Amino acid sequence: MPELPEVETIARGLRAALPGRRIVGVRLGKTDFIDDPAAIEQQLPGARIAAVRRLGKFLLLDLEPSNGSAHNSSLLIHLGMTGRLVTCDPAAPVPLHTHVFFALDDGRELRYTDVRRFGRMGLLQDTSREKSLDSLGLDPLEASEEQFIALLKDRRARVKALLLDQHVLRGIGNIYADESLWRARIHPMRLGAKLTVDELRRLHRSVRDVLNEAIRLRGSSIADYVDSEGNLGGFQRRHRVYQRDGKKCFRCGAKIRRAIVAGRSSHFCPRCQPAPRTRRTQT
DNA sequence: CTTACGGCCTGGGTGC
DNA sequence: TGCACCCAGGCCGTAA
Repeated sequence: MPELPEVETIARGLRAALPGRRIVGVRLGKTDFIDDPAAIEQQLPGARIAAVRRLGKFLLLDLEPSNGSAHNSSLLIHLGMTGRLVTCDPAAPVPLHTHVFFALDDGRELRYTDVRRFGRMGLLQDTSREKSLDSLGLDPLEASEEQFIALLKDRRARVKALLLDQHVLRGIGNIYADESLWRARIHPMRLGAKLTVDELRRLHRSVRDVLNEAIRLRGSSIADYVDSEGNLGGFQRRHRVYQRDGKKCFRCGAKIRRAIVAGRSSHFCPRCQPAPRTRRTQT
């Protein structure tokens, strides 16, 4: 599932391939995941890609229209669970479930493939006033320790839910929430407000370490994720709890457990990450 | 306002 | 071989 490290890896790959390129053709398959398919078909041909940005799990392709200055726009892309954004030779075989083709002026092609179509794509006329974007929380790699602690310390929600909440911190999903909590030795069911300052500091450190290492290894490939050139990531080999239920904890040897927390399957070590006492929910 | 929860979208993988 | 069911992330509506 593309989370911050995977989307960052894709963004870096696209930054090497797209800025300066002009889109010369658009072809769409199924469009039920696209906000306004007609706008994309009409406005993108001729547009020049000026920059590639990442905001949490969103990708933004900043566009300049073909005819002079006018208004700039951005193509907003969210990969959902199974979205892939790959540049390739137009003659390359087309994978099943490929629904968007952008022909580029260097003879290459940018394709969007998405088995589940949980992803989203849309054209923003004014990025700065996009409500879905300005309600996003801080980037976890940019937040200072003080900012990070302030975000969590007065919240009564479970820390797992807070880490997953894109309005608190942007970009963390299920894999990196579980991996970060394991590293910080914090149970996912703990409440934000009940965490000690020391635990909050550890969590801040762990989130940053996990995300940075995952970016270094080009993301986690579990099922669908590939980078912008179609290559697998490597961080799945470093997972300590995610999808390791029943296996031994790398730190203490206890059996990793899986439980639903905040509506998401959560993986943790019941010994290294002690459950909160006050809740009757057992672990 | 904050939090919890269920449902919805889709289709590959799994287990019977 | 078939087929029902689970599950994933984000979002939304509802209720407390």
